[in-house]
Amino acid sequence: MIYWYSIVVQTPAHSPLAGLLTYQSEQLLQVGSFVRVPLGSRELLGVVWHQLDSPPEPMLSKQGKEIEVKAITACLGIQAVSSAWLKLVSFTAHYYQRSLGEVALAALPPQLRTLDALQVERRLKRQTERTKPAATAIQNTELSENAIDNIALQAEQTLATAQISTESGPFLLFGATGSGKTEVYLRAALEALQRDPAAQVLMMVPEINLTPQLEDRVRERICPLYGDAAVVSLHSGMTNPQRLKSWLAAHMGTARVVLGTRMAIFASMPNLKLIVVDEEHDPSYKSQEGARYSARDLAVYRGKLEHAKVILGSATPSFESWHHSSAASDGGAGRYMRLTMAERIGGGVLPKVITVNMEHQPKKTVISPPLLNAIAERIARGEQAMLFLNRRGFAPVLHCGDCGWKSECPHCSAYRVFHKIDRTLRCHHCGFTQRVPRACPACGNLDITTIGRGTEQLEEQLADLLSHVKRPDGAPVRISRIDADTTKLKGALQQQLAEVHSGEVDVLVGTQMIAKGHDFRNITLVAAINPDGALFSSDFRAPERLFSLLMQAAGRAGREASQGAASEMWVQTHHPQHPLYLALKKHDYSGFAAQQLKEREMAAMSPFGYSALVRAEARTQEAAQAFLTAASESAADLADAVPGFEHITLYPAVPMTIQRIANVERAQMLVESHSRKALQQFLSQWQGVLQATKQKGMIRWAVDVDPLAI
DNA sequence: AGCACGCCGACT
DNA sequence: GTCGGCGTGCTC
Repeated sequence: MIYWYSIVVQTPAHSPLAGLLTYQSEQLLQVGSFVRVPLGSRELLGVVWHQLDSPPEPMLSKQGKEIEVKAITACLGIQAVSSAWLKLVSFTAHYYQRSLGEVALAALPPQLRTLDALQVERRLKRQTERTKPAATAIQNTELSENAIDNIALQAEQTLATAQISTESGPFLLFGATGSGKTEVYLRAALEALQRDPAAQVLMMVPEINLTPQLEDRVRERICPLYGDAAVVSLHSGMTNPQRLKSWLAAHMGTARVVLGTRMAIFASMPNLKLIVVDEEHDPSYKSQEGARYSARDLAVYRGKLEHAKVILGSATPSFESWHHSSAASDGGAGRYMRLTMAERIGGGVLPKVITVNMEHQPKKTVISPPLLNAIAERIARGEQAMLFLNRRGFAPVLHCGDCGWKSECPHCSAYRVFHKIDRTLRCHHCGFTQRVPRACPACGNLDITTIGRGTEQLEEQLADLLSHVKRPDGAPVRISRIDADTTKLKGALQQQLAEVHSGEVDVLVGTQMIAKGHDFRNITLVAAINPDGALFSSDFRAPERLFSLLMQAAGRAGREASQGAASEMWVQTHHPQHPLYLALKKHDYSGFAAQQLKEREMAAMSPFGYSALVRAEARTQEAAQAFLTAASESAADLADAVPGFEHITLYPAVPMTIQRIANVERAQMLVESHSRKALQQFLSQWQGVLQATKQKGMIRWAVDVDPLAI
């Protein structure tokens, strides 16, 4: 008896092989099984997508030769993935316009691709042996009850927990920083695990290395009840063997809680009952390469698919989620249930927001005198301050006053950044690095100067300005800088954070990476040095991101209730009357969201309209734009084939903001529609047109559905 | 995308 | 005489 199967394998994004390949086997295989199949001269990992009920039609290659149906080499001993997993993957592939094979294989641990049947067998054996003792660990009801109830909840937390328990969601947990969202997640998780002896919980965080505190708390609460093997992590920082191990644990059901970054949305979890998306507004949930999926949006989809509850949590939700959780009577979509927690634990108050009008300061002031005084005061009291500036390096541009030369990158349309520490000019886009020239490379002038400032310079100037200030113990002020440059080495970030926690450091200077996620108990002053850039950005989401960043940063200060009242958030700005800052002063997220949503509604932008971007990369800008223009022109041919085609708007091709990176010219084209369905149908039909439009000089192209930045 | 096959330049 | 450059073309 011979059976035929459609098998998904890793295939290139736009090749004619993009779909399913047909193989035969004498074995009866379950859909979702893992197999190894021959393709050309290679042998690849595949997933059985479906079984054919009749022999396949003979297929002809381009040359008219018949293609032979090859036999499946081996079936791996791993249990099949669920039909829900297959649906999640196929939805992702369709919605984000990528091949099934690419999405399916990217969703699996990379090492699985390299193992043959025998090696997989050995892994599974080891895995089951390892987890056996843990499985019998603790099933003590009394103990579990205790673990749930031993921390007193605030009234709002109790209410939110009760709602999550009885309603089906999805939920938007709108909780101020310090209001105890994590405790609500943990309660929901524990409840799900107790309700069903096999239940699994998926908890997602934006970046795992920024939230080790969450991981500790999850382990602390889950492991005593369900064993150490019950919690696994899944993120790209792990080694391949670690990832495979965690993936298998989730797949076999031994992992009860999977804690991971956006990639974890594809974890195979046969008994998924709850998905938590912490800091749901964070842009890192949107993938920026391959299939550009939004793990947050997929979480909502997966929850519906698997009848799992979904909790999206944030102090500053994305405006999309805010809109979806607003009542219809309020102009919202009412699709999510909003749970509000405004109170900080222990009655802590949000810090006072103070704006400094930089128009009234001398030109080129970096740290205004009032801010400097406030910082000095904090230090003298033995408290800490945190300053952030969204630019690393010493200065973003080096400049010759004589001939006008600027430190342009020869490979990119961007300036190279001056790093004083190792005296280099570095391109932050392509990595091109050179020693700083002694004289102007264009005219030989010896007097070249910097323009603007970065964290290195801020650190240096601050040290100078605070040189007269003493800590309460009489020691000089210690400043620490945290940015991508100081944390390159493994463990460096943890080390630096530890120094802040222990109080060795008085002032923390850094990029926005310090504004997110971390609890600093003794920081009572947070300052944004120069946040104005985002106010007039062409990106319609820039204000949302800035507001969120400043709210998050403000939340870093005064988490200790005793200091809350005295904590301050300083903002240096040239536009103190800007609505964004006025809303920030009142901690008025909902007011700001309402105003911004109104603007978006007028402009038919997300969440009131849908969009996709086609990006093209080519040797020359002309080639990139010509490709897009040609594809745009032939789109008209689809008018009859695509229902709702009249609701599709194609904009002209334009160079991307950074037009050239590493000598590759980039252009993009925006596609808009008020109908998600029409956009979807258009894009899938258009896919073929784009493929056929491929021209010389074109390097690659990709579609980004629901892009974050336009 | 891999990986073959294939046809022209500098080395043991 | 071979090693190897990357140009075209195919993979159920």
